[in-house]
Amino acid sequence: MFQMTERRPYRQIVERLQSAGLRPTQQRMALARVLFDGGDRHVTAEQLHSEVQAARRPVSLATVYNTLNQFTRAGLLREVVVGAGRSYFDTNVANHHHFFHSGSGELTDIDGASIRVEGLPEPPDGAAIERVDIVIRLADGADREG
Amino acid sequence: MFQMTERRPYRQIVERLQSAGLRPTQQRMALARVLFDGGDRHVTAEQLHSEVQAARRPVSLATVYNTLNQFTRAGLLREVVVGAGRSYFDTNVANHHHFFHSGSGELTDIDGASIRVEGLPEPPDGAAIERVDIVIRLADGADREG
DNA sequence: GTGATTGCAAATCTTTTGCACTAAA
DNA sequence: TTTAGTGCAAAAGATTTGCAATCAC
Repeated sequence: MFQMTERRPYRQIVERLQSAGLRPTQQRMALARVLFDGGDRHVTAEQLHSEVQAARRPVSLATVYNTLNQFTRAGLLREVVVGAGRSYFDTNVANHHHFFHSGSGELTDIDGASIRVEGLPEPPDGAAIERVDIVIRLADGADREG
Repeated sequence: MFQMTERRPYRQIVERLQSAGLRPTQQRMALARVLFDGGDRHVTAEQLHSEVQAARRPVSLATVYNTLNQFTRAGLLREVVVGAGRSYFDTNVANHHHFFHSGSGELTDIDGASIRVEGLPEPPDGAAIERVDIVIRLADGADREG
């Protein structure tokens, strides 16, 4: 009985991977469950690696990286770049933007519908706009000058 | 005589460095001249290193990195992050945004005044907005689907 | 069984750092 | 002279890759 509450998301995740053309291997499942079982998240490869470690479903760091890239290519994740040297992967693939808390290095989602951008220039040549990324950098700390 | 046309920007750059509290050393001058003599530019450390090399005013790569960071701290440059693993430094420190050409890895400026962002949410807590970065990612190539 | 996937360790790439040497004020 | 700045080589950190072993179908 109590297993049912676990089985359902498990199945959904299996299907989610299969729909993306990815075999639901143990490692991919372990990662996907940590990533997708809860709400929207922003994780780094190292973070995710620690989490599956803690969850006793260890996956090598190399596989974590490879899997994050595969998931991203498959549209299951979105890569968010806020600083050179470290990538965040966002489980929210809907249209949205981000607050970046410089102090803590944390990311917070901003609903895409709440922001309107006007005056977007035409893309040069025959290039097409793939995505508009807005990052609002916050200087957190005691300092709150206008 | 023909030297005059070179002397003027040279002096301006010396002053620019001094105003920033940086000694106008040979290396910093070599880098500053390449960076600031022309119009707005976006360079990586490696690129800049190659350029001073080509200009026969070699500067070690370590110094290029250190100098780019110093210039950025001094407000002479702005760091633009469009992809993990590589930083671009922008000589345009005015309010503006960027096109990012995924294919070529190139950046193009978008005047900040031309874009209006509405519906910006309040920053959480007592945090202050430090900057709003907008990157328009372009999928360039033969593909130009709407 | 057969091709996809994984883990490990090594390799890569970008950026930073320690330290002896050199140059600017 | 005295301190800041530079170059080199090594270190550090993130990510990728080659390849033999393992797993999913």
